[in-house]
Amino acid sequence: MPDPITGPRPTLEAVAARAGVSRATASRVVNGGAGVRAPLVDKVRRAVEELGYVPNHAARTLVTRRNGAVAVIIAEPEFRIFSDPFFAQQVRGISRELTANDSQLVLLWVEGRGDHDRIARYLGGGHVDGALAFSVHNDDELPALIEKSRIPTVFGGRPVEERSLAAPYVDCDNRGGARQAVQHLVSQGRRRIAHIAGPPDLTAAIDRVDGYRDVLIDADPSMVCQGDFTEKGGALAMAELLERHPDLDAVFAANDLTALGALRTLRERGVRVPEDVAVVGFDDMASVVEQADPALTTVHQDIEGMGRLMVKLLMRLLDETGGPAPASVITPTSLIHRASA
Amino acid sequence: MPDPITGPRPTLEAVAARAGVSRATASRVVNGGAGVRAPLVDKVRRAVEELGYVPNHAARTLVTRRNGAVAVIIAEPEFRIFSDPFFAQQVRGISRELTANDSQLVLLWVEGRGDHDRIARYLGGGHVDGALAFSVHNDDELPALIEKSRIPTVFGGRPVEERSLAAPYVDCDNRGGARQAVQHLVSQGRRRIAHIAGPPDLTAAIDRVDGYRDVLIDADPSMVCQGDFTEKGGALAMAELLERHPDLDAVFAANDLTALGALRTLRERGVRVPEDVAVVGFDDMASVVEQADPALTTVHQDIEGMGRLMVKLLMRLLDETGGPAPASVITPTSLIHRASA
DNA sequence: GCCCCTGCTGGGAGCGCTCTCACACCGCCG
DNA sequence: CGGCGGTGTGAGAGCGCTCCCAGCAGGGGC
Repeated sequence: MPDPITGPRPTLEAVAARAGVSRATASRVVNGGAGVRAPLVDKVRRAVEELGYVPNHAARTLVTRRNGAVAVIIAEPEFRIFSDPFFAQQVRGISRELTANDSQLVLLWVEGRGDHDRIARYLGGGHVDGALAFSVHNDDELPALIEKSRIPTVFGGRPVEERSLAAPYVDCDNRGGARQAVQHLVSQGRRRIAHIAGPPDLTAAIDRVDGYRDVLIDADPSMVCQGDFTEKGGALAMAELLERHPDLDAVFAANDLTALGALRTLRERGVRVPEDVAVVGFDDMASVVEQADPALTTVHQDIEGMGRLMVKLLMRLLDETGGPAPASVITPTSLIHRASA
Repeated sequence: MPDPITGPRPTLEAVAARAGVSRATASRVVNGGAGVRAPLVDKVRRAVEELGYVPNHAARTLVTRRNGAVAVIIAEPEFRIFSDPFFAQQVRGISRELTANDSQLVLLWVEGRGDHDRIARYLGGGHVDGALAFSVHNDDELPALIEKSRIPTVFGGRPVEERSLAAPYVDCDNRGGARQAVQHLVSQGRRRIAHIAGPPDLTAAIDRVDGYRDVLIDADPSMVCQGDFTEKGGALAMAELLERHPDLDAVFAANDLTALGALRTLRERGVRVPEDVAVVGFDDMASVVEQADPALTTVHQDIEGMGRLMVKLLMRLLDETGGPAPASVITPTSLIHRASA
């Protein structure tokens, strides 16, 4: 009774032989068992169990042309990746949803322009069924590169120019969220509301400034100060704003880290929050918010959910069974009321 | 003149036909061209260029049994991933080194115990040539699971129990680094040196406590306070220590974030750094250190280099051409002198 | 001038799987 | 009782590649 538990991995052939059926039938069972009679299904299942059979992925890919793998493309210039939990959280959502779809996550870390060739080759090489890319920088050629490779792609974050035929994207309602934040401040009677913006080459930052302006149509331009989505940047911008407008009574920070920096500066200057100046952030990033003192009022977005959504869109894109191409999705935001405003 | 630039991807067969050679020769050229005469090499290269040929990875894997892919296993319980740039930086090193070795990075995010089955199946399924795992938690069954799957693996961070036959690991000299830090404080004349430790189930944290004790053999146990590698934990622990020992004159924090929290508490209490209390951190994490005020003296470790090293060890492990199995590596640390101590 | 050896090249098998077809079998209706 | 449709099953052809091995030059030694 040969029972090769160890040694070379068993093939479908071996399973079929042990179950006393043909390779075709064994294959059918392994792939769901539709159209095979129960007793045979059982026999094959048992053989699979006993031999510890695991399908050879390469062989399957060779004939089906499906990889069961999706590339996640992260562009290096984003130094944020290191300091911003945003990506980690989104990747986590992506990972979860991919697992639910029996797909693997291949991480493609782009090391700047010089690396584009490699990426293009990889994407063109049919290693993955699709790609998820984060394209938020204005000057990035990456989207064009990806589009040219003709691989189904979903973007995270609104690309700068929305081409009509471009791949769909998932983003939160940055502009609407910003409006919520500022309106909240207004409703609290704040009248001199400043804004610490994010990097001007990120659409998220641009949209948030736009939302701010939507509410405060004729705000003094000097009430907006440039930050860079970091705590330090927020602290510096806050100092600058206090210099320009010692009488300001509220600040809308472009993200939570920036808000954290602003809070620090305010604390150092002995400005009370929220009594003297109210502060609102954006992102509702748990690991950041919990450090804030006082507790930070901020705009919440479902980051992990956005990651999952990206995968869902991609899966629909990959689904051959017709249906309209999925459209981009803007996810809603909500204001989380805490102590700072 | 048929020139299918678009349409189905060209095969080796097509390249061979266009170059007027056999498939075997074309294959040889594609794989380096050893043993093929120059004129033929040129012809094939040109055909590859013209047709835009890219080898089919699945077909290649099917016969060579090499995937050109490595799994990076990250265990979910580590909440740190979200707040600690450590992993991102290490993964970056891994990514770079893998690229240099023409391998892909498949991210395996383990979602707790219930997920172990999936991981085992994946690792056993021959999708990847090897694995890189981060095993730093005491209670993690993951190492056992991975070991059982018999896939070549290198660990990041010293596992709790060093089995003689276990996979190699890469870690920095946590204990030695801690010694350096404490010795530095001693050499500056500090006499009442406290320690804010990390989570007790992380070997890195344990080793750092041990290093502290190596230097201060008969330190009062109450001079060591539990932290959790976060800024908040550091701030709380610092407050606790000041309560217990108002006369302490130095603190060695188990990592930079902890040190940041300690600095915050000290500043709030009006304690001058380094005049009254000297502070030393661990990690030299750029994004953390730059926020520190005063600039943080800390123990430097080459995180990205460690990631690269993990890949190098794995590659040697995968290298069939004999040679001794690579041993674990402990990378050196160095004290970076700044203002806080 | 012959033979052997070295160095390239091509033919062909086969990696493990899926999927199309042809065929066998059963039950049912006429 | 014969024919017909439906359902299951198996044989076999590839998917695109690598690699073994046979074969065929060409050059040098005797």
